[in-house]
Amino acid sequence: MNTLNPQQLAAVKTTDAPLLVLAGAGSGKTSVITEKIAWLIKQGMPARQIAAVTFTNKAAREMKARVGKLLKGDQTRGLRVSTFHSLGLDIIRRESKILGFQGGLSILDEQDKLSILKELISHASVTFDTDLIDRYSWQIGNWKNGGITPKQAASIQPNSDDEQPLAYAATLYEEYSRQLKAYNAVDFDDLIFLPVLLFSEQPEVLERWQNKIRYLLVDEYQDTNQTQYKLIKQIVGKLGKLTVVGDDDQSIYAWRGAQPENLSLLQNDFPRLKVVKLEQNYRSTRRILRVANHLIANNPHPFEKKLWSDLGEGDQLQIVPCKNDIHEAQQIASEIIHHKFKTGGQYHDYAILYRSNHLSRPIEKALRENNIPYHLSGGTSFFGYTEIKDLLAYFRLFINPDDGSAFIRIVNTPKREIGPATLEKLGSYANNRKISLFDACFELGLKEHLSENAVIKLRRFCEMITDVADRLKRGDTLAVLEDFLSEIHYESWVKENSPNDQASARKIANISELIDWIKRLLEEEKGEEAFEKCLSKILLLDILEQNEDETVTDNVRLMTLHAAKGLEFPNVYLMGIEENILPHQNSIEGDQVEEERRLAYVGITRAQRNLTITYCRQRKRYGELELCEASRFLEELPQEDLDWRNKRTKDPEAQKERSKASIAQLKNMLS
DNA sequence: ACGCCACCTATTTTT
DNA sequence: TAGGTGGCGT
Repeated sequence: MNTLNPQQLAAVKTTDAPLLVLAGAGSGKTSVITEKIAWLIKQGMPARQIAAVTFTNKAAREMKARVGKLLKGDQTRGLRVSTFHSLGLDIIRRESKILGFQGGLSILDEQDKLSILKELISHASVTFDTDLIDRYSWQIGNWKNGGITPKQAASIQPNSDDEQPLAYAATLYEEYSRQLKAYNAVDFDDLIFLPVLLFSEQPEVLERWQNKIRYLLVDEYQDTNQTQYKLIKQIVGKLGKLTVVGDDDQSIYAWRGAQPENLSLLQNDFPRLKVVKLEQNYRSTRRILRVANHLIANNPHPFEKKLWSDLGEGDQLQIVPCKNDIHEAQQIASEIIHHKFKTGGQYHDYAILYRSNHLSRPIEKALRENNIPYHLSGGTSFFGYTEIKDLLAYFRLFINPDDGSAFIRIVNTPKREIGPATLEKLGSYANNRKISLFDACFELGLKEHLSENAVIKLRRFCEMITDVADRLKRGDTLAVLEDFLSEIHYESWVKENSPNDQASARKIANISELIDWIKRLLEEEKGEEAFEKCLSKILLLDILEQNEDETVTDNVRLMTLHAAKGLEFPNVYLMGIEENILPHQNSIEGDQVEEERRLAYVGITRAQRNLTITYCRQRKRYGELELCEASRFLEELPQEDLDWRNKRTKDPEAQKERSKASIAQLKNMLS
């Protein structure tokens, strides 16, 4: 604790009142949370009564590890450090009887949600409209995040004509909820929503949990949505044993339902609230901070704060206007080569950040051409791969045979000659009798609707599932899973269905990676529910990513501004800082420029020593060359801290170039 | 049941 | 422009 500054220390030691820690970028907020947990335990509070919640598994892991370093192993026993979603899942599991869930429950991802909705819509009387399905899905998620039940949603009157589909959305919400119940399944939003509902309907259950969790710490508080905040308030109750850490200037997830105004709401809900500001930044040069402060000062602030640093003045920011996106990419690549050569640094000291994923294409090309190793964060996730989704569907079915989503996904994968016609009949039979697809396969009445042959095939499939599930319960999970894989000849099926050897090799590698993960996870979990627990960790993506230790491999890091939040790099390149990209066109039109400014702020404050901002005069967009102009945010920076390269107003050559481009653009438009 | 072609669309995505 | 998806034809 002697490494803490006075404000950090105050944040740690304030335990007699609810506390809001306004933690600027790079001000050591994780240290405050971890030190505070250690402090509480040293003050005599049992670790099992303390809970810390984060948004990402990565943050939770890091926090756990850091608390572990501050305390002896047995002192942290029972300490809860988890994401909001796994805390929610934990509550649901422990209260599953009251909530009406059978044994193992399934967690559905966004795609499962969509396919259930699609199925429901196709049976509805309204005409199927693919454009609307995303809106319905979004609406339902919105309702859940706003704490609104299907019943309440139905009573909401659409207030204007263009909200006409709302009425059907409420019906769909109701049907969807019933379907989830029948599947013994929850979606991601339910993981927060169901505990909140339960707590508000059953005070005695809430009281039990309030006794379990006597002190709550919340990380990245500005990113909480309405339900998450409600859950916090419920758990904390009147005692107000709460510390939240957040930064309104780094709120960049409002579009996903985050309510940065939850920061201000705290003062109303907890009148005894104390506020501590962490304003010393340990990351960046004074220059970088000054620029960041200057920019963000253009946003309204409910709480004033001013970041400072004593890490030295630092160099000016480089502003590099480029002719087009290709040049921009080449420029950055050669800058990195030169800078690295000059300073003798490592590739992993460099990060290239951009507003949207597609901007990475030209830069990837340039890096490859210059033999610069890079790592791209984001993109298709491991769990997006069909082979992984298929296997996970099997695993879900082992634990929860009622999971209709999983059932439909793999009943005919690999092929078992169970076609859509069979499934359609099975589906309506199950639906009419209000039983699961799985159970329906064993009903005698099914034979009246399906051929004997079809029934035999279905039953054979179900028996296989039951058999594996039984063996899993008896132990040696890994061996059972491996046997199962060879029993269904999954590998040869993958090979047959891959366009080439390369693709099938990738798929098989993915599968063994998944099995490897399960192997590792099983080492931590023992007992009857080990497999179930480890599966839900996988479904909540709570696994170490293979490139978690990026620093080991020496790569330039490429990622979106969103993905960069929480990270820091010695040298940062912000590319595509243009009107309509940052701020994004839709945000300009939707009057959301403030959040875009925060995004720019997040980008700037990632840099420790050097920051280079690039933009283009021309960029290929939707296959056509378009004229671009520098982002308005560049004008909002203190100009004396910027070093412009070939600023175009002073460069006749560039001006000529520019007018040529305008003419080209005009021609384009005319043709 | 699979493969191909044509068409459509293009912001960010912690679980 | 390019990549993903859905529909249709074999």
